[in-house]
Amino acid sequence: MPKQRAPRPTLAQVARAAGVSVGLASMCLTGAPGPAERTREHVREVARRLGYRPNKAASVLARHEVRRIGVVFSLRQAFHAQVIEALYQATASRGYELLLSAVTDDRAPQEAAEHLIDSRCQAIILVSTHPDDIDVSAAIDTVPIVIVGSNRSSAAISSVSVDGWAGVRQAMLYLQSAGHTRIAFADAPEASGTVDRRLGYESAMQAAGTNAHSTIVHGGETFQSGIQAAKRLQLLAQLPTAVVAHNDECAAGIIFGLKIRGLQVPEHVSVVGFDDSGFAWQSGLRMTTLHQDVAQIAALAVDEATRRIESAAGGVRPAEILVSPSLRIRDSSAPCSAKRLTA
Amino acid sequence: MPKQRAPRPTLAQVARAAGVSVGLASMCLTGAPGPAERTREHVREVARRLGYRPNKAASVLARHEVRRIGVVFSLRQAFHAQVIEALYQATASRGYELLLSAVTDDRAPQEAAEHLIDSRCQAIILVSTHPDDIDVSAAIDTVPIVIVGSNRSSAAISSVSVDGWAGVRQAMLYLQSAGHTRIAFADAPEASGTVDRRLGYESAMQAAGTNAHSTIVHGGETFQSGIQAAKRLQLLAQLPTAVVAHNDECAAGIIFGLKIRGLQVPEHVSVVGFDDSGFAWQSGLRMTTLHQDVAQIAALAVDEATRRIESAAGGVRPAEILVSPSLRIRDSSAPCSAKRLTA
DNA sequence: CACCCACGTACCAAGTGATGT
DNA sequence: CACATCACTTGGTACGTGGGT
Repeated sequence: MPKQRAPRPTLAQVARAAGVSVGLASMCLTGAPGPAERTREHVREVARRLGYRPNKAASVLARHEVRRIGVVFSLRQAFHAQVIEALYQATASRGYELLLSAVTDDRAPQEAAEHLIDSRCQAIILVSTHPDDIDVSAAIDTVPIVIVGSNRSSAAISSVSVDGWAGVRQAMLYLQSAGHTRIAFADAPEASGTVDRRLGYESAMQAAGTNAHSTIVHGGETFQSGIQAAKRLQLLAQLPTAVVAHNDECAAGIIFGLKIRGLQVPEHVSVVGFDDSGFAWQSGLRMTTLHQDVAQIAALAVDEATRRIESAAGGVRPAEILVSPSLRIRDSSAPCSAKRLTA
Repeated sequence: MPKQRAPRPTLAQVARAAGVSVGLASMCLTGAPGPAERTREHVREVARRLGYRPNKAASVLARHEVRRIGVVFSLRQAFHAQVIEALYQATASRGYELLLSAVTDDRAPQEAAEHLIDSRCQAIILVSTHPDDIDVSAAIDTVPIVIVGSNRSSAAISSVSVDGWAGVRQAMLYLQSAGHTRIAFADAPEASGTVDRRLGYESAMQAAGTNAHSTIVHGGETFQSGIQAAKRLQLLAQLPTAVVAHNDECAAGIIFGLKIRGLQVPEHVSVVGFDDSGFAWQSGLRMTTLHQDVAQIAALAVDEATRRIESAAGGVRPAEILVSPSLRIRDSSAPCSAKRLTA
């Protein structure tokens, strides 16, 4: 037998039940200074008894400072999910509230951002790997925007992104000092971050001297595309002794693709991923990869957002923040041994 | 040089600029009947020119009917993401707005649900695979609750879930008519939905007669655990000729686990997944699996939510809705051939 | 006469229906 | 009758004022 759904009690009702004025009740519940401790406790007790919950819409409307940040993200990417989790943490610890708005096939970034603006978010964080997600032009002169995962900041947009160049250089340095010379790179031209990573690869190959030649294959950013990349690697004139991949999904695909074709990792080929997303451990392989500190990235993004919010006049220029990933050496890489195949 | 951030124009400002009253301006913009077409167009034009966007907080507060549904979900599960995408679609087409609230390590379902209630959502959809997520007792007598993905409805909670029993029966019927007799099931005791699926398996095995014996191994719900399940399958006295897995992640793990151990799918073993989530195609293998129509599930969940919202008095009893999955036969299964291994 | 505490009330930005003209 | 206006509503917040020791 379904109960009659009780209409939510309002602050006025709580106040009446407690025998105080609405204004005083508000102060008691929000923790504002003023009320006597006895009164405060009494009002709180009454509110609890009545099951009172403040109406957010009314509160946002009345309050001057809303302390609310919105985030636009895609539901398809595991890395985004990690960032969102970290953003919840980062905003909460700074006394901000986080509002989510997802991008889907029939819900453009534009629309997602508008929802957040209409909800009076004071800043928008855009979690993105694809550069064209930045088509939120309408929002630009309304609230500060911080992009996470892409370094295309502009005169109006801040960015927090990983230093792909330095990351890949780090991986290359490690592989080279482990004796590898035939190192390939699996890129993902469809993702914006890949350019810096490839440049890091190429610069490291150049630094290694003339007998090292760059080999770039299409890797893509999914497990599936990684599997296909493994095929391409095997079809090369010479099988590389090591591969650096655009991200973990791709690296995992390469590893499984090679295994299926009878090649062992790391015995025959070393594979290094990028992100240290779930895939680096979820897939059962302890993968060598470049670790991104998601908590740190989220914290920097929120800090940048609040910085620009608090300089209300708009006198602060957007920042471009780079975070260096750190190499986590695990089981998908090893020194270059004599056991190498030559075709 | 960052521009001065312009304060958002209010309806009052639009009205003044258009030379009409606030009330009339409101009617023009919301599409309420009354205003002359000429006036309406004029006000709309002025609003556009000023970049007016309605304040959601004020709108929600003033409006009697909010038409807003909230969803609590976990960021860790790919299937949840698919459901959310479908929910956006389903709510939008019914003139409702969807609010997201994620569960994380330090954000309990309870807290996530409270955020939605405080935002005056009229119903809450809980996307969940784990039964203990249903600890939102405080919310129960405030708004209708619909659980997606678990069949534990109650006197106060509706549910929409897939019919695991019927689904697995369907897969079994297909495998058995393809000549398979040694069929194993990989379960996931940690997930709530697994029980029905296993019962479907056992009933199908019983129906097949005495010479068929049930073989249940721990499969888990992740790719990693699936890989380990492959090992367990190989250690059995007799390798099964077919395996039905709790979900796609697990099935994919089993397939790759078998491949790594030199066994081919479907030549040596047929594998059937469950969900038809991204993994069924993303991993590069066209997997035979039980397809869940996410759009349909989302639509049913929203319909149930609106049904209970609209019976404002609470006189409607919660429903328990079952959706049958449909078998998608693809490349990970085949008729039982003579080529089988016997140990 | 301070001082503390509580009160009343004017907002916030929109929506709604009765009341004009 | 068609169209526009006004006064009031929504739930809370913030601040100026006043009543009591």
